[in-house]
Amino acid sequence: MTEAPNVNRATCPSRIVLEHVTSRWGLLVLAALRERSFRFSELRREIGGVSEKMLAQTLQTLERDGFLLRDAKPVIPPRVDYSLTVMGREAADQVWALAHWVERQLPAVVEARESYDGARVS
Amino acid sequence: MTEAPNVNRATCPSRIVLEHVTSRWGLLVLAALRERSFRFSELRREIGGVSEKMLAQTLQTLERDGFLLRDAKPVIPPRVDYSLTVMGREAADQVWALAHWVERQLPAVVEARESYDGARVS
DNA sequence: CGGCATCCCTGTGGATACTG
DNA sequence: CAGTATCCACAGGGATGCCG
Repeated sequence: MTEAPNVNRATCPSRIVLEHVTSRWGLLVLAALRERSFRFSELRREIGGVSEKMLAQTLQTLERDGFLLRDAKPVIPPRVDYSLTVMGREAADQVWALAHWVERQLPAVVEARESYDGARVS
Repeated sequence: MTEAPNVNRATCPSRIVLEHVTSRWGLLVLAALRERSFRFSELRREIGGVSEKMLAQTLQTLERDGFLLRDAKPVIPPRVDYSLTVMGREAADQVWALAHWVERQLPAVVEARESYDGARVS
């Protein structure tokens, strides 16, 4: 058994980072960028349902944490490409594996829910 | 490359489950229960900083999804033990691996942040 | 096009009190 | 002890409008 990370503290720094990569949009950004680099509005269309504000905010957070690179080309009209860093790639693979695993368990989860809800009605 | 789970839809069911296991307290509950089963208030003390309401809510959600078992013993005073199901154990290991990886990357993240913040000041 | 600022609303989640 | 119920504060996050 490896030594326990102390994520038990609400203020623990790794907790914050963990929330960045598993957050609603953070996860989707990382997942999308696994395939290739994206422009801002490409990313927005690819993910779907994300507001400009949240996408910008998410991208900034992940860039600041060192998970992705922002390449702003000084042209008119502006063109900004986002891609994963090496660390970002690892993070993306991790959360992707988790997402994938969850999706595989979905039938079991649905069944568990029906069982749970059924028991409460009877 | 395995086929992509479609987590891109905000309404996607697996998104919901993913949020349950990676949520603030969900993660900590799963992490704690990897070691052994816990009673309600044991868990509350172990995790630290979690309100009764949120712990109860988190436990219910994870139980309903089939990640953990609730064993309520009909005694006075009440005694309720929580433990992982087989699926819960797998989920816990996954999120734990992720948390652990994040913690290892923490120095790199801090460095990236300093670099990012420094560039904005200069 | 790719943001940033502002406004505003909803829902998460904490504190407290009560019950079986 | 192990919850439920209620209230409420605050922040996450959406919509809109403006700027480089």
